[in-house]
Amino acid sequence: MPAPVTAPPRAPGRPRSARAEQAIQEAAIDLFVEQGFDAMSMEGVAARAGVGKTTIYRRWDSKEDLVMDAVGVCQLNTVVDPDTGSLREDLVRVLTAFQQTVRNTPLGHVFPRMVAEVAQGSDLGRLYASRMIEPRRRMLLSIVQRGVGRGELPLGADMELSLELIMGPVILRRLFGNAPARGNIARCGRHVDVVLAGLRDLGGR
Amino acid sequence: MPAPVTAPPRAPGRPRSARAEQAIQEAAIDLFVEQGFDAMSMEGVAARAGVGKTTIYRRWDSKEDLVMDAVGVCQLNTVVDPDTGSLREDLVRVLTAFQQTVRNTPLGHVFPRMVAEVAQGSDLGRLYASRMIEPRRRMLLSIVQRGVGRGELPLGADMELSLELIMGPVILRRLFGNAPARGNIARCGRHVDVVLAGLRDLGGR
DNA sequence: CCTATGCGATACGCAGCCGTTGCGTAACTA
DNA sequence: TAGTTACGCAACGGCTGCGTATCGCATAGG
Repeated sequence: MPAPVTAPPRAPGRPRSARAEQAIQEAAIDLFVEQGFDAMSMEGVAARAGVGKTTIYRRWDSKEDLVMDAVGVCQLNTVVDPDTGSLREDLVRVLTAFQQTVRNTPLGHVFPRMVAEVAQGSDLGRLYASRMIEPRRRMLLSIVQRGVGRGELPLGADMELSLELIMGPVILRRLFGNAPARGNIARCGRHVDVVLAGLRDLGGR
Repeated sequence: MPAPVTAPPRAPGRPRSARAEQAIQEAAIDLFVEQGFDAMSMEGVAARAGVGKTTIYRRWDSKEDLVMDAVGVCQLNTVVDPDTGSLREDLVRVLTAFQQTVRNTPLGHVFPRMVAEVAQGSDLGRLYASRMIEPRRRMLLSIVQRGVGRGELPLGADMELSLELIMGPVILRRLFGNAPARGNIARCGRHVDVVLAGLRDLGGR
């Protein structure tokens, strides 16, 4: 009889602490968000995680490795296409969700940092663009295309411009807005209405 | 008889080289754009400017002083309100000018870096926001308000949202766009048309 | 008990940068 | 010519951070 499939092929010696691993990743994200890649330090990560530096370097080869991996783990946060059957409803939901995420979660706190990384074209920026921005962009695109298919937007509508009109204002508000999200969610509805009205009037040329 | 007003009250000794001063500021901007504030070094500035470090520290007290001043000097670049009498024409001109500036001038190269600084709330970011963003924001606001005054937009139009719809897409394109400004200028016209149509339809609520 | 591995803590070598100082030279005035 | 100031260069002290090494203890299986 074969050993059970779930049998853990135990290595000898003391096993690595899963708890330490998680604490390190959380500390890394925290410090990256607060200080950025350059300003944060491995000593700081170790201190905040309550861990020796050795324990970090046993798992990751370098600071870059650690941060890339920790940022990657954040992306469990999946994209959900609401697909309500209404273009307006889909867009409002996506925008309010984005607004919420980008304001009140660690994922959102990293956002301005990452914008700079992306614009600069660093490795970290490319990773973030491919795993965070691109999937959301594709989702938004398919939402709008479904709307075109249902006749909610004219056939010739400029997709590029449409996406920019949808996301631009929200991102702008996150980057430069000093107001603390006061009434922003209510504004999403008006925002979507204005964009859709404009695209319906002139989208087909 | 008074001395001529233009008389240079010459100090004794060798005068400071205006050329070195300019070279230093240009090098500082270049390196700030390429590497950011933390990553750039005074040694690097001196090397690129073909100057000794001493010559820099004789004029500025610190790295921060130098960069703040150099960025400040960039702002000779004044904001010009086209004021053509047409809201659409004003907006298109402002957008194309912004597009041009932000793509092809040193002022624009700093932009992504500065976005991060602003979002982070650093001193440099506050300086940039107050001298670069705010004046342009005010100009744009007065353009739109003139349009409302002429009846080109309804009275109840949401100013905040209007400005975001105008600038958001262009800024988004600068930050995340990979396309090299191909046909972007032509797109400004459509962009403005769509926004104005939407605001006319639904701007008053 | 014995061996193997992980753990936190501490110290270290190495490198980079900031801002300063000293030196010999260049520019300019009186 | 004498005096004053700026210049480029090189070296330095102080600091900080990365990544490594070592130590004594903890946790596991045999």
